[in-house]
Amino acid sequence: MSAIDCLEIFKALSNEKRLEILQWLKEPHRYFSCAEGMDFEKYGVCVGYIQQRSGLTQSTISEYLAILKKAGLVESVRIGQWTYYKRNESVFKDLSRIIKTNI
Amino acid sequence: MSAIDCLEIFKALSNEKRLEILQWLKEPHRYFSCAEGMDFEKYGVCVGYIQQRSGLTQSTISEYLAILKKAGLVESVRIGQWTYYKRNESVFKDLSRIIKTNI
DNA sequence: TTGGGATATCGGGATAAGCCGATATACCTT
DNA sequence: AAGGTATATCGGCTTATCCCGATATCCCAA
Repeated sequence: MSAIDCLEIFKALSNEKRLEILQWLKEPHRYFSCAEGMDFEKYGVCVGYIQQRSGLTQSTISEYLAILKKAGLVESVRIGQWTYYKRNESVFKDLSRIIKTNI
Repeated sequence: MSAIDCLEIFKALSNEKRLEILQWLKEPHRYFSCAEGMDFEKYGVCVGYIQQRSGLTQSTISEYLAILKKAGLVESVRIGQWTYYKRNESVFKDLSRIIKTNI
């Protein structure tokens, strides 16, 4: 059920901007300090903030977040008009272990 | 100096056949049993064996091995007319650790 | 020193990824 | 209901990757 698809994950990680996004989501308060007082831990960061910081267009970022989500690296929740994305840390742990033992 | 380039590694890992090759090189005696008595541990496996098992052309395999090598995932040694490739396990360990702590 | 075998490199056609603008959808406010 | 805001999807252009056949290089044996 939760078997991770390494090939899809590696493809998702094969893009500089997507790697950056994952860094940002790792430390939201550091990279989105503009949004003082946001509770990033709970739901993550909304698409708009990520898009602003990226310098890419809204459509591209939306697509990139979908790629990361499809690979399982992030999860999202919609609240009102906003969609919040945050990392799925367990998948990173699984990937780390699989690389050490199975790749 | 030995800082690994994650983006290049992920790109190298973003191909099904290249992932297979890495599996084969992990257990040469299992996957290249045709070559009884070979000392795979020392130098690795020669390109010809890998090519035969892959079903791809010689040029493609040569290119794929070059991609894996450029990413640091394998190393090679030329002996006579043969080039032997084997895994660079330390890079896999590094990658595993980096994914756990830095990605 | 020439011929043959192993591997690397080159050129190219097919397919996928990068990234955009335009448009659609979904939700919120008034 | 209508307009505004946030996000997703679509169509398309550009660039990179996949994978091949042809050719070059490098090494060995006769």
